[in-house]
Amino acid sequence: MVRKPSMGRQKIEIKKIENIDARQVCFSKRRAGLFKKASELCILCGAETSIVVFSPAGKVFSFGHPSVDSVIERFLIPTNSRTNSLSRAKALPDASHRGATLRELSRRYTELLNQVDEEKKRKIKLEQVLKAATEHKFGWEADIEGLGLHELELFRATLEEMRKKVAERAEELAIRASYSTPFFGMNSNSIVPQAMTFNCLLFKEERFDKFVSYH
Amino acid sequence: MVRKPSMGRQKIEIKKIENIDARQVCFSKRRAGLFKKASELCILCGAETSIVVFSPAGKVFSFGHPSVDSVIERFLIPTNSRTNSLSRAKALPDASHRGATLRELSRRYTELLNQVDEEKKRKIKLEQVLKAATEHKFGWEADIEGLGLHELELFRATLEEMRKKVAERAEELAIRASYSTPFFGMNSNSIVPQAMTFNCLLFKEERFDKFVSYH
DNA sequence: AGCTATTCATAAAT
DNA sequence: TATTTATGAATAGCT
Repeated sequence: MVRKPSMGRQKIEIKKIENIDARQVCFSKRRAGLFKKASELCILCGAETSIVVFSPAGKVFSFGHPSVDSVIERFLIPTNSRTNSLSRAKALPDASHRGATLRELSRRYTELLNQVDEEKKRKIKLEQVLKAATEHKFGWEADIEGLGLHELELFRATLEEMRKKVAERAEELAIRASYSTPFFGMNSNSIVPQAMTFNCLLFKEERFDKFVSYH
Repeated sequence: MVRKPSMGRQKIEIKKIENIDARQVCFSKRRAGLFKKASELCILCGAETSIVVFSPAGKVFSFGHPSVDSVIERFLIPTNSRTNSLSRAKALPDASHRGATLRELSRRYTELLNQVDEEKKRKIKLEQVLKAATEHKFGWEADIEGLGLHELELFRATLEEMRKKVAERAEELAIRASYSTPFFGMNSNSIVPQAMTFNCLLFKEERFDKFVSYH
């Protein structure tokens, strides 16, 4: 039988193929071609590539080197995003963050949110305790921003007084310590009880942080 | 002058190109070719495609139709109505952030971690002061009898900081009173993944540039 | 899924 | 990095 010669590849306009079957065939062929090109790019150039394709029917196909997830993750979570970590960086969850999958990330985010919620409750409780412990108008929770000059002067005087008390107490203790007398149940190396630990955003909106700066 | 005719395209083995320059050139060309193929696939077949490529130098290039994020999201967070890859992730567990895009989720997560980083520094000092304050319930007429040397030292440092803040606040008030200048404190550090701009002029088809992501 | 004529992509040179 | 050229590779239309 004499074979009818093929028309060969014809030039086509790049616009949506309306014929369903033709479109499906084209999709399969070109998707394969695309993935092959991607693979060659990775091998030839040492690139990392991730491709996700949804067919018109909604089926998903993916290519990834070294893996789809790792590349997407690197894309969404750049490793240089955390800037002001000092020497503590090592102990912080940065490393685990970097290696996490996005699904993990989502889980951890929720976890972190819950944690923050708990700490905020704790903070509120603490504030109440401190407030109760405060006899004067200018307590621990005093909002300096709202004070006028006159009140500030009073506040300052009070602080100065407290500072002296503290200094006296410290000196007293220092003397006692020189006699090797253990004082009370407290010592400077004691671990803070679990119930009193603070974490995360506890002090984010905490007014205390107006009073302390570390730099 | 007699031109030396080009050798034309030569067959190459698909293995890593060791020459740095040649590899870079190849990467640029093939990346462009890959994106063009992807755009044609999208237009011809009505597909949705996302490509993320990291060059060997670590620069990131992306292509997406309708957008990189939308496709990645659809890939990672299949909804119940869509039955995709079986092993894909379940929907985000928490309704409070289910609507957020992954990029936004990632950004917020990183932000939370950064805040944790900052707050932990404070925590170390504050938790001890607060512990003392709470357990011994001192207000401004503080009962510091029960404090140890270490706690006293922290307390004193805190008081000192407070005193400074008060002084600063007083000074600020004084200045403001004379100039009536409102004070604004602004601190924004947005964290966004860096991405390379893709040169869409490489392509003749004007439609193509619609699908290239710019960051 | 195969086949082939043809268009397209690109390695090498400039 | 951009352009040119000759050739290898991808694929449209058919079966």
